[in-house]
Amino acid sequence: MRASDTAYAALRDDILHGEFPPGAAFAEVEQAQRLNLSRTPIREAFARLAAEGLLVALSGRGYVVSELSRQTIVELFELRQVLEMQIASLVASRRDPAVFVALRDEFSAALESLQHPNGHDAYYELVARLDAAMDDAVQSRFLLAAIRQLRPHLARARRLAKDNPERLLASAREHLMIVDGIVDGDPELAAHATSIHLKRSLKHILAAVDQAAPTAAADSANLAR
Amino acid sequence: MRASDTAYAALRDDILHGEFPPGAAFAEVEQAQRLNLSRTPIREAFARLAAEGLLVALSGRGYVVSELSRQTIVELFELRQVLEMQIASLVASRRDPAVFVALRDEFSAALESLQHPNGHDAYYELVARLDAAMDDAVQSRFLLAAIRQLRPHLARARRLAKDNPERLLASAREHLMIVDGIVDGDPELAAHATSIHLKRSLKHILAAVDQAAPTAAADSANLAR
DNA sequence: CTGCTCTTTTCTGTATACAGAACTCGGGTG
DNA sequence: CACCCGAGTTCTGTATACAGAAAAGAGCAG
Repeated sequence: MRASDTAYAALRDDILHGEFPPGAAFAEVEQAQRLNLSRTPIREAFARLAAEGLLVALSGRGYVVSELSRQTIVELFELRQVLEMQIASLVASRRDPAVFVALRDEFSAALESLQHPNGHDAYYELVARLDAAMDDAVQSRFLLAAIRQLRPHLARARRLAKDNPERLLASAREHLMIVDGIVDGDPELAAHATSIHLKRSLKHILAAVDQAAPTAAADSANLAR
Repeated sequence: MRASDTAYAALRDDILHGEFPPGAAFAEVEQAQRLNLSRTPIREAFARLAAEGLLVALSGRGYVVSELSRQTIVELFELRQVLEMQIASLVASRRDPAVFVALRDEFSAALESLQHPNGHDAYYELVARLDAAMDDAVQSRFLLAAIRQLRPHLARARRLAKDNPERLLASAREHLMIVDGIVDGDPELAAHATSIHLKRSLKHILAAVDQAAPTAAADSANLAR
């Protein structure tokens, strides 16, 4: 593995795990010393993270971790919505049925196992495998690249909303609808089920964000009227 | 301007203008000498171009200009379709009417001026201004970033199909429908008009590609049955 | 004549030195 | 007391040196 990859992975994980909160500043020499590398691979890692949008460049004065405001999350989902609908739609027409029949069974089983609170990690892992199976089946490189670029930001957004059992159960039911559409080879069903899932997911995240920041909650309530 | 920006812009333009055809190899030292720079900014430019997908890295052995096959163009539009529909939809609900009323008038006028073959460049410039106005109005950073990343590839695809007057006239009418939807504040109309425009645009490009490569043309004809 | 292996060459990946730009902080001035 | 100017410091941006890996080519063996 190249040193620049190491640096990229380390910095990315640190940002995603919240070690460096939004607004935290990064300097090249500082990180080079921390990770025991020279500035060259650090520079490359910074450039990649900035291209992804996790860092923003302070023209000539280093980088800071990008903000993840309520508005940013809304914009994130304005893109995610159409990407995942298109992916679901294409996967429904291009999938290998066997793969998704198996996944459907697993999601069915998850409806039960989510009763136990320690089944949560297994559920996250199941969702990750569904994503991977869809990535495999979609056969559309640009679409794949676009959703891949979004995922780190989604991971950060997810961290803001601590999932509760009810939400996870609802999420499992929504995923089941998506997989059903894929198994049936029904692009519209898959896309619409995805739309529903993401609208609810966004609502859940925004509710958590608004609870943390009362002012924004009031704004949101006004907008909803 | 930084040297790495210079290198990036120069290499990008050379690729987009077809100076380096798909498959052409790039070495760091070679380009550093050609552009009179050291390897460091060249490296940075290569990394950016590879992230965009214009170059592909040959793990440890330089870069080559990426291919732009028929299949790649189809995949390009599988993403472009949903991005531009979403953008049109959001713009229709967020636009400043005055800006787009003015653009509508210009597209109306273009229907006339496109009769003269030397009005072509002016038309391309008008389309570019519509894009810019929509970029301005969409107010959705991730969506904007996604379409921006696609544009170099679209420029390459467009080069494959030499536009004829009939296609440009049809394109102007299609754009007029999109702008109408935006002016009317009708997201659905704007999105559907965009969908129509892009489907026809893809068809036009693929026809040109297939004419250049007869085998692919036969394949396409078979698929169409 | 073909295929394998070893040598040579050339390239990337990394470290580091150097220069110039931007910020900071202190002193002076209005 | 506030503001401005300038020296100093610290950072990025660029050039370059060096090491290691991969490919190309020559030579030898089958």
